[in-house]
Amino acid sequence: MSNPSSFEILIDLATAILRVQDGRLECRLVQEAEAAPRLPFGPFMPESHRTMEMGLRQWVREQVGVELAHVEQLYTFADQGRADQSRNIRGDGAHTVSVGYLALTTTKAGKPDDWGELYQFFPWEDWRDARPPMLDEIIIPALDSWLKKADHATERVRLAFGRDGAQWDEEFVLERYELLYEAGLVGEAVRDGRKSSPEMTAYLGTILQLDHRRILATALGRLRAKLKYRPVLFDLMAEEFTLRQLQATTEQVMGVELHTQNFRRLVEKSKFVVPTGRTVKARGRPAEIFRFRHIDRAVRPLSGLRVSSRSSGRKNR
Amino acid sequence: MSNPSSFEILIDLATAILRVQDGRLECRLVQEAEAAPRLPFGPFMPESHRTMEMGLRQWVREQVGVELAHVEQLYTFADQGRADQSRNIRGDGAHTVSVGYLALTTTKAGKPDDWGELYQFFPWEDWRDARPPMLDEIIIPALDSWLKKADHATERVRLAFGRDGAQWDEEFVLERYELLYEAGLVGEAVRDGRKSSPEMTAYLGTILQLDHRRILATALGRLRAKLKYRPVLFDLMAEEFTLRQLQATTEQVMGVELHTQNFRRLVEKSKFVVPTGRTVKARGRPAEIFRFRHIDRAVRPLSGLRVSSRSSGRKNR
DNA sequence: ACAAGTTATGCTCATTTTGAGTATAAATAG
DNA sequence: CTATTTATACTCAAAATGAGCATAACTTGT
Repeated sequence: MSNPSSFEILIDLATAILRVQDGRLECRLVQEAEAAPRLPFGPFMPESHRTMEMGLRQWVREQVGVELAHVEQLYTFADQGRADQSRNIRGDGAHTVSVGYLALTTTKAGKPDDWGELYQFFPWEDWRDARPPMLDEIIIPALDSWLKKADHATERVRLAFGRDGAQWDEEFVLERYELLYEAGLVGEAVRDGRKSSPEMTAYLGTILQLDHRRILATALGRLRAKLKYRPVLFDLMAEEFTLRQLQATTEQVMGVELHTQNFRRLVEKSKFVVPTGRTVKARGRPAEIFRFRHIDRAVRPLSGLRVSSRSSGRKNR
Repeated sequence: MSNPSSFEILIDLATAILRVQDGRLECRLVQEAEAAPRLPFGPFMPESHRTMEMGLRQWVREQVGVELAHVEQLYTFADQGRADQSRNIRGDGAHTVSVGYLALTTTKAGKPDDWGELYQFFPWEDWRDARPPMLDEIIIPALDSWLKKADHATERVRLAFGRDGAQWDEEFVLERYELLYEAGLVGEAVRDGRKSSPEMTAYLGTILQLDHRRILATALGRLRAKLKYRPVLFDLMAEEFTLRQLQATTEQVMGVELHTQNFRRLVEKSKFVVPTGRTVKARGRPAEIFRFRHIDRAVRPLSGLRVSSRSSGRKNR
């Protein structure tokens, strides 16, 4: 069945490296003159990379030099006609497939420009303060007028954007980005030669090179999902932390505010953290310092944090 | 950063097609003379396949002609030195990367040999009757003697096989298969030129070509995980079914027996099914016939079935 | 026709988990 | 020394879960 006709394939390995710094979820970027920012990436070279993960680690080391904690493969994208034809084709006309990875780190190093706030790429995903007004003011109307021309996506829009009784699911980051791309509401769509939405004056969110924003969307969605069933949070935390810091990190990732007392109860019950006995002092009552329980993962091996949002009035104000 | 040195890459698309027939979880196989069974697969040809999914659909159509319901990309494997060197290298020495897919179907067609019982490949994953005796009689001892020589994997074994207080997690199908491969307990390890475990006389489970059993393990693990939060079950069911059939399908996939009354309560509450009013008659009291609720997905858009196992004494007898 | 066996379905009940507060403790800032 | 801030403790009702017992509605064997 292997039919080796003559085509060439190049595999790009791109990594979304995330951290939380000063209560902000950030992504490691590479800034190049005259171009949009991009993720660290490079080709998979089977001659020198025994696995793709080793390849990506090489590119990360060479391009941004960040120490990676958790690393996880996300998805392999191969649609033709997507993603910045000016950059992803070798001189010889190879087809490019890109494999996206998610990496977490706790590093604090890096110049200010090296790390970009994550929600600049997906402003509609940040519901911490309230449901983002841009949803009702810009996105929904624009999608509606798009659906008028092409209604094949009505159900997908309903599910992804939580319309007509459907719930907003914070994990559907990629689905939402894909729809915005298809509807011509993000900069990449125009760059890739799609017709843009006629009423758009400014496109939504910060553009990235190639399909890197798609990979970033996949990363955020996966991370949000994973948080609920694996203790991956701790790969974003320093060795020692207060419960409020842990909560702030969770809120950053989930894009939602949580009920403090219940979050605390959940974490303490999970047995993932142990108090150090010391406290940290700041504004109000000093908070106790905790650390991740390295020993004795046995008790509750890998269950995650079931995160429940705080449904205060502010949410939909 | 794209450094087009001279290497060639071939991408294989392989699909694990699953169905439940007569209360058995089955996988679509291709039998070839003189060779181990394999999954339907073929190369990704970017000239003619606009996306990888279209490529895989072509190979599935040509090789096995099965109608696919749900299709989902699983993982992209690229380790050198794995998977059957006799088959995955083109004459010109290209490196092969394989992208695995999971597909679900409700078809009943096919000759007996076309579909193989899934658990023949992973007999240690089927806990429906009881904890499989082979675990304590063969696998654990063999892993122990392997760990004696190479203890770097002790923690992985503990987590994957639920030892020393860790819980058996039915989603860790891939992790378990990988460890058995590394320990030389499955046929593929020997085929790929690894040293086999000295005490093994018969290798565990049925061997497949290439890395197809690894893909199948990924498929089962993903399906088990997905069942808990997305209503993917219905892509394995006929249009109409009784609740017992639905439960049997769940049990097949999860490899565990469930508490019938609680399963029923769960399903009814989920609003995914509607009674037809008709009944089916068999041995005892006739069962009501249900169907999947196509309309009104709104109510509870995509939550899944939280499956809870029946912890009767039989489990560990 | 009737008893025994089988399968489906209904219902109860104790426990645990969740969601949403109220109350109190221990600091700092002015 | 009072107001403000943050952390932590505790309560309470509602919902979800795990485990059984009970009953209904059939078929099968005699």
